[in-house]
Amino acid sequence: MLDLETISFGNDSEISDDASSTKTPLREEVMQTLLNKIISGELEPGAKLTESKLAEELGVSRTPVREALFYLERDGFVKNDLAKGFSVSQLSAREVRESFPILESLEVLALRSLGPFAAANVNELKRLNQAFSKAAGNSNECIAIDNLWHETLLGRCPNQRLLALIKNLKHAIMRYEHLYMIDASLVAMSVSQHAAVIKQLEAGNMDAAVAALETNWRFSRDAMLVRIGETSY
Amino acid sequence: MLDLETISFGNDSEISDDASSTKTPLREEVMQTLLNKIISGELEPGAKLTESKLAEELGVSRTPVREALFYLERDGFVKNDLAKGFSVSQLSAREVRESFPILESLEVLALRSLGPFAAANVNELKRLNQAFSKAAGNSNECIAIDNLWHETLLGRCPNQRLLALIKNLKHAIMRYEHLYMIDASLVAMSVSQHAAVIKQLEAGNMDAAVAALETNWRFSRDAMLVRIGETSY
DNA sequence: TTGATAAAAATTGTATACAATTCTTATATT
DNA sequence: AATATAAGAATTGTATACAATTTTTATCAA
Repeated sequence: MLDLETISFGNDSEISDDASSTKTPLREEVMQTLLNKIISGELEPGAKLTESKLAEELGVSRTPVREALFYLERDGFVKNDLAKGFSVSQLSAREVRESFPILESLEVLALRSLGPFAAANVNELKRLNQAFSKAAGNSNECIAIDNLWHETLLGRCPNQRLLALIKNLKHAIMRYEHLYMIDASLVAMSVSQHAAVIKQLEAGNMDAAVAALETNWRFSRDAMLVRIGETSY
Repeated sequence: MLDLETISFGNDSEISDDASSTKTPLREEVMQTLLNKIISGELEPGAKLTESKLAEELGVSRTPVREALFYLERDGFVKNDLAKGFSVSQLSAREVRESFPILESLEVLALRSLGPFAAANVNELKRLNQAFSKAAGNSNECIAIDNLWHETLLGRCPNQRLLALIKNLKHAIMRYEHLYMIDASLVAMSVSQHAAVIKQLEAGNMDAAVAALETNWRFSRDAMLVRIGETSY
């Protein structure tokens, strides 16, 4: 049972205040709604985000919209030019070139913190990797499963702050993953790279597992850069 | 009116901002003011931050105060319990134990990105390290110089996003540095560890320079943990 | 047409008002 | 005295109002 977590591509715009969401502030719901629209591409890079328009569209006032936008700014989804307002930040080769090595370093740190005899749930990783392979063709599902695979790999890392940071940075690059996961042959590459990590973990060879994980990150980065180049930015 | 006691522990350098940016929004000034008060300890860990009180104190309305607090929340200086408001987050051994390895990893990544024949400004690093040594006893000055040393070491790293991330995370641990820099013998240790990094950079030995930098981070982390233990949290 | 410029409209920055929730305190009950 | 609880105060969450700034549009001169 795959839980797609924060990734829901439902496109009903109105914020509904059903009983279950009574405890979350509006700013949280607005933030999540906007995040989904940005990640899914409904709000395209460069799009102007006018506070009053969004407020009316979502049926709330400007206040929670502003607070949500400030929050999204922190993770790089939107930018805020003084007195000119918010807009969806552009996809850029530079962001990929800069973000991927950071995430690679942090995931390596998290992986090593699991200790040499990896406590990672190898069976779950294998199961997810199979599902990943089968999902080729459906980029949304691929993205979700790939994220889940990495979360499962590192989930037992005791450094909560590190995991939170990784999650945040991942958010920021999620928009780019479509460019990668749309290509079934690239998905296949990722699947085999994941398998290599699993194999080394099973063998208790942490250094080799780290190297395999690094390979995975570097390959996806390069492939993504090609894609971005193709789509001309 | 706003009293802008700009202690200036490193100022935020925003992209694409012409020099004459005298028009800063109130939220920025409020943010900086609160940040200084938190870092300097005037606002103690655990202190309740009542929006209306702060607003009156600073001579502005609640709006820019709230926006500043949301900003500070993102860097871990304050926390926001739903409907209970903001408070200065507690110093914790856990934060040190979790943050330091992250910063170590990221600085190592940045250092390596300089290339094997380090383009770092060795003379400037030496000069700063001497000043660092002389500043022993003045913890504020030590913190400023230490930060400057690390910034100088990594300043030529081409990964702007990495440098920005490091800067943010450093902000969050700056409050802890007082516990370290107050002890002149610990400052002396840092000075010699810095010297080791410089020496290896001069020799063009990147691996050894990285190892020396890691030593610096691990030593300060351990020393800081002892201090936190002593002051009982 | 092009460019400059000023009025008008739209949008953001900030302040304030009101509603919902939490905290405090006083009172009552055992 | 201790506990429970309800009224009231204080505080946060959200909405709206107004001021400052930017963007658009209209007009005119070259």
